[in-house]
Amino acid sequence: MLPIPDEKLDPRVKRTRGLILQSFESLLAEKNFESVSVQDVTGKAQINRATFYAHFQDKYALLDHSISQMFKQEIEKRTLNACHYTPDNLRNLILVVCEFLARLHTDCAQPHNQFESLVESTIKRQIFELLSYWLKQTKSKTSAELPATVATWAIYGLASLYSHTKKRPALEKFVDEALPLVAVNLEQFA
Amino acid sequence: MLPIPDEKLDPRVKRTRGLILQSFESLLAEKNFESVSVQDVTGKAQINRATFYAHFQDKYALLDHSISQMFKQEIEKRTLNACHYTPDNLRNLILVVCEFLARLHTDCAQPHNQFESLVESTIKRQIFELLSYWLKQTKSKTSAELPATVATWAIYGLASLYSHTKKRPALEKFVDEALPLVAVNLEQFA
DNA sequence: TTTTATCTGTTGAGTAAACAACACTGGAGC
DNA sequence: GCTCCAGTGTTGTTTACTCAACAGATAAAA
Repeated sequence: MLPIPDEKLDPRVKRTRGLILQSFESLLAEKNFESVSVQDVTGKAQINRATFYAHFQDKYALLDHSISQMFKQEIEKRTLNACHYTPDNLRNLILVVCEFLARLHTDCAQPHNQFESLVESTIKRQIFELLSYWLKQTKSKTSAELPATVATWAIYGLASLYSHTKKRPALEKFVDEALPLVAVNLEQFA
Repeated sequence: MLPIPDEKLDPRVKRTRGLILQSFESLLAEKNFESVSVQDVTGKAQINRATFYAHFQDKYALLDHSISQMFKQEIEKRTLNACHYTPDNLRNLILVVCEFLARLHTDCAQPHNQFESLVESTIKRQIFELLSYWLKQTKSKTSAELPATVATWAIYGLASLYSHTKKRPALEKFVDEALPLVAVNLEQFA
């Protein structure tokens, strides 16, 4: 498992993207997503606005990329990106999603729903890709598409529920209860 | 090369210079000046080595600029840059120089003397310019050059003594003793 | 001696970013 | 209706930075 060759990218590009991401995330801690403008981001990042558009199509693409990156980091932190399907890995995945959404709700100041729906589609895409990767490694001849879809939606739904409850139950306990509900459709891949 | 026009300046220039300064100063906290290479600085700053030479002639110019900046900040912090000569301002100046050299000796890991002599000439230049500015504002007809020179050397000498003593006396007390020795030649400007 | 190695300071060409415009949109206020 | 305002995307030109290569210096092996 190589530590990723760290794309030989122009240092200026790395710097600029880093500044954009960093500024964006810190702005999300103050304002809600809808009221963060591209100008705000480029202003805080101290880069030109035209430069922003050389890297992202618009602020929605930026949000997508930002959320993807953060989520991917969490996945890699637990090496779930180099796994196959096991109930335990699934359990960890559910845990990560719950933690991630919960943190998003405490860190970011935004009750708006455009933000939430954008986050949802981004995260679900990530979950689905990971699950597909897991399930493809088994010798099961049945397609993984439907089970992966069901599990993806179930996981996100549970994590969303968890992150929205005012008085959150203990995470470990919640995941223990949630796991079997998701695992039931994936047993054939174990 | 560095006329230091700071306000309306290309953001890339500001960023690059900031990165260089910042990297240099953090490297000085680890190594002594002689063993810090230009490569080290540009490496830590994540800029190309050729870019460094577009901003500074060599690492000695960088040291000069770095020390100057830091010292100037201390001066401005106490608004000594917008003053005329009074015994109290002189007292504060002595205090700043003592503090500055003392902090330099605790923050930077360098017993070498090339570093020290470079610092000395840089700081003395700053002190001399400030004193000249102060003394020029009085109506005294006598030239300020000789008194400013004497005071400059005296102040630096005292601060150097202070910063080198292993068991430093209380700063306030030290300055109280030092002040009259310096002020005696400047009374005509008070 | 020659070799190997690391750092320096400089050059020319290629590229990312800055800048200063531009037309356009949606909303607020009159 | 209208203007005003603030933000969006885009463009052509200029500037700053990157990159690879260079010769020279220094020093420590071989």
